[in-house]
Amino acid sequence: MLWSKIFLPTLKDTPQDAEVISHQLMLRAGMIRKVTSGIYNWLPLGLRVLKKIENIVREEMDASGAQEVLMPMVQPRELWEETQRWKKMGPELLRIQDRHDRDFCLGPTHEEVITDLVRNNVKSYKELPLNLYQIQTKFRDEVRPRYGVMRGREFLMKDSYSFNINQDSLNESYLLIKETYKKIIDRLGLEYKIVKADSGSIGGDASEEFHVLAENGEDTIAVSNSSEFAINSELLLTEGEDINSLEGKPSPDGNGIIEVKKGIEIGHIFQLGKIYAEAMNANVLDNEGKSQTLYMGCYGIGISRLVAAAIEQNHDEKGIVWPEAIAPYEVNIIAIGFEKDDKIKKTALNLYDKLLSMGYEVILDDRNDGFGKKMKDAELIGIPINLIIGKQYTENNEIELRHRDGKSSISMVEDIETIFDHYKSK
RNA sequence: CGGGGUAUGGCGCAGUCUGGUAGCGCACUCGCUUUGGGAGCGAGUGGUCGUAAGUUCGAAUCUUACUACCCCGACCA
Repeated sequence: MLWSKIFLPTLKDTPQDAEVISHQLMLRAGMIRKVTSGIYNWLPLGLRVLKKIENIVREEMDASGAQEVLMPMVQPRELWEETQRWKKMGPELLRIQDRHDRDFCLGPTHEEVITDLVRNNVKSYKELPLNLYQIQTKFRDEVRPRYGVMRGREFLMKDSYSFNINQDSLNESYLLIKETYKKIIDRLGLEYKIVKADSGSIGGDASEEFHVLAENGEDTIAVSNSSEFAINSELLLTEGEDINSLEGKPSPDGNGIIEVKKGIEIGHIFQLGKIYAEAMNANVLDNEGKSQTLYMGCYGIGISRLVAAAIEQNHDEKGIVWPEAIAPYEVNIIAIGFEKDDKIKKTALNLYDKLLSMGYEVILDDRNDGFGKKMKDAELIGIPINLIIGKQYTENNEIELRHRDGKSSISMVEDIETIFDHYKSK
């Protein structure tokens, strides 16, 4: 992609209505623009990141044996009456009417729809366990949307639902998803903790949250500094303890010391048990021909929230520092004097084509601007590798290879291909 | 929903107290010169000052109502 062609409106000044760093940087880096409170446009650069995360999630979900479906955003009132949630849910459930005055809602989650689908189409224990997922836009009319896409009203989420014949099978599905989530967040390159959680209004039995650690996190969690132990403050509150009083104490699991940290909840897994299946009469026949109520689990990952969380965890004073796996582009070629210097133009285009053909995602800064502006923008949008073709090239055939995280080296132009061959192979 | 704040060109702001018909920086357009840390000169484009009503000869400025947005709290991927 040529920088002169891409729709990438970067901002020098921080918009006044953005408070947290990820929101500021997403606006400044031209990733998103607000449409109205809690609802955003995704611009090309932001969308690339969103899609990368989405694809990693999809790949790992598929690898776990889950199958992708797509359910409607608009859902009929009748299904929500079956579980009593039409009444129980507050105004965060956005209700609308069609031309016949029939009631609908915009789906904040899909237990009702998926349970309806499964009860109508799955009749035997032989078809279980079944794990279905979708990646879809959700709408929750949040009391107070804030922090950009971190807590939007409209957001992209991967939600999945497992259907099991009994509790043991549910346990297995739950653990499988938990392992899948670990793989996903590891691949994204983010630091996280798994936290025992209150299962909240959705109800059910076991429940754990996945938190990306970040200073601006909305949740306070207590974690061990040398084991997997972690607990959410909400859970402690029900036991009447102040989470900050745990700081420095030995971890209850006997490993390490408790540290109190801030986290962003980007995933949540629940064992729902039989509550939804019972309410909606979702049964299958077991191996003795007897009707059994299904056991269910539900598992969410906030995809759009992950974009913001990744930035909260990976930025510096200059801008975003993308983890390689989710960077919108892998390489940024900065050509100084692109229009004026034929040697630079030729080499930049040549390198651009070469890297593209090697399979790299490349953006070429061919704009008619000076070094300062191009570097500032490059640092802002946080592409992992910047190749600088400028004076040093004109004079000595040298190209600077500058990593966004600080490292920098000088190479001769003819060595670039070898260097990138090496990257690709590792 | 309770408390606080903001609203003037795409972004950041001044002007409001003390009414006189809108200004600065950045961005954008054209030309020339520039190109290793957000370039220079010259010439331009763009705003009925959130909306409505009122006071006044005259309102961005005063009055009233409304709306939107942001922040803090109670809910959540």
